[in-house]
Amino acid sequence: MSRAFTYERIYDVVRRIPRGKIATYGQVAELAGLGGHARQVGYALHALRDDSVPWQRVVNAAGRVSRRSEPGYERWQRQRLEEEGVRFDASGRIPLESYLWDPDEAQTGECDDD
DNA sequence: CCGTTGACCATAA
DNA sequence: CTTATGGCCAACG
Repeated sequence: MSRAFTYERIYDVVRRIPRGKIATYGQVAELAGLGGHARQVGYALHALRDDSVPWQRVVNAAGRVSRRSEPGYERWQRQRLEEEGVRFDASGRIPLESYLWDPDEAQTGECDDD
């Protein structure tokens, strides 16, 4: 368990994001108790090299997929989100007002999330 | 302990 | 729209 407690907090929050919804780095940071430290969220997700966490549901404040070291990942992430029902507008960004995850909102009890 | 790095964010021009 | 700058801070060597 080399992963720091801080990272675990972040991963735990990301796992709670229901399918068809997205969250911003800043939002995840806040929920993880890191308020304002969105950068650590991005770094934590980068450190993840497996898909044990639905990190594709985390986008930046502009509702766009963040750039990674290698090109092509943006496309992969976008495709993954579209499969979950998230739709992008003509500019290639997600309307946050429609898909942003509301942590207070109940998950309707059914197994609609993961 | 120090310097570097990084999938961010807000603001300014 | 894009580019630049400053800030914030954990993980790593």
